[in-house]
Amino acid sequence: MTKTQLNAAIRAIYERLIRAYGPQNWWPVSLDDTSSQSVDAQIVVGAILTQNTAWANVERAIAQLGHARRLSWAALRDISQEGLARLIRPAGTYRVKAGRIKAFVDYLWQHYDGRFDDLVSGDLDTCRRRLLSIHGIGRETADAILLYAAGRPSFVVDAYTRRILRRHLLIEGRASYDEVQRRFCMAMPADPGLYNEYHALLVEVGKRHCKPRPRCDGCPLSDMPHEAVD
DNA sequence: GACCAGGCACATC
DNA sequence: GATGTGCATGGT
Repeated sequence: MTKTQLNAAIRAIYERLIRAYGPQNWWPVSLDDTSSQSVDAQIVVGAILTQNTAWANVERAIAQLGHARRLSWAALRDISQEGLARLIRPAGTYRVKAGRIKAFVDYLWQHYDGRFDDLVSGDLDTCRRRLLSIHGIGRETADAILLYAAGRPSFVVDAYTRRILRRHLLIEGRASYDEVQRRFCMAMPADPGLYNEYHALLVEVGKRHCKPRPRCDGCPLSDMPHEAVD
């Protein structure tokens, strides 16, 4: 397949998914009090909590944090790691994730005096490297923070994205995260709203049809080329 | 009971 | 650079 064909296929997948499912409007933020708690803090915390975790469990943990009035950079700085771990317990691996949230918040206060906007301003690649230097922030979490919390065009590549592209023969089995991300950036304009929708749509079609054991019945991509499934 | 979920760090080869 | 393992809850 030529690069032109590859780009066309990636655009075609987006067109089909948006037609089939419509806008997904991620990130789902629900703050009852935006004066003392912040949307960006909630998204960053959610991005860490969702690591290898079903979203429904993340929502429970976020609800507990909101109830405890901890969804602000200052409140997250002031809570103990143990107290934080108790609140996020429903999200699983809670001791590990409490440490990662703390690492992020400590970094934010240490280098940017708690100003999230300053952390995610300037050259995109520089921002990404900054985030990756924080313990517990890997590629996917860094891109999710940049895209969903900062509104910057950093495409998020998750397990579904790779599985779908691999199943439709658009990437090699060993393609790295950055390679997959580059494929999308070549095919699509650098528009945060577009990246936001595309990633959310891939998760949606993945959940419905592209599990490790695929269920292709009714999948909007089922007549596109793909590898044989049981 | 087994498998999966919107990963990452670390050890090892 | 690739591969394996621990982290841990809750839904299917």
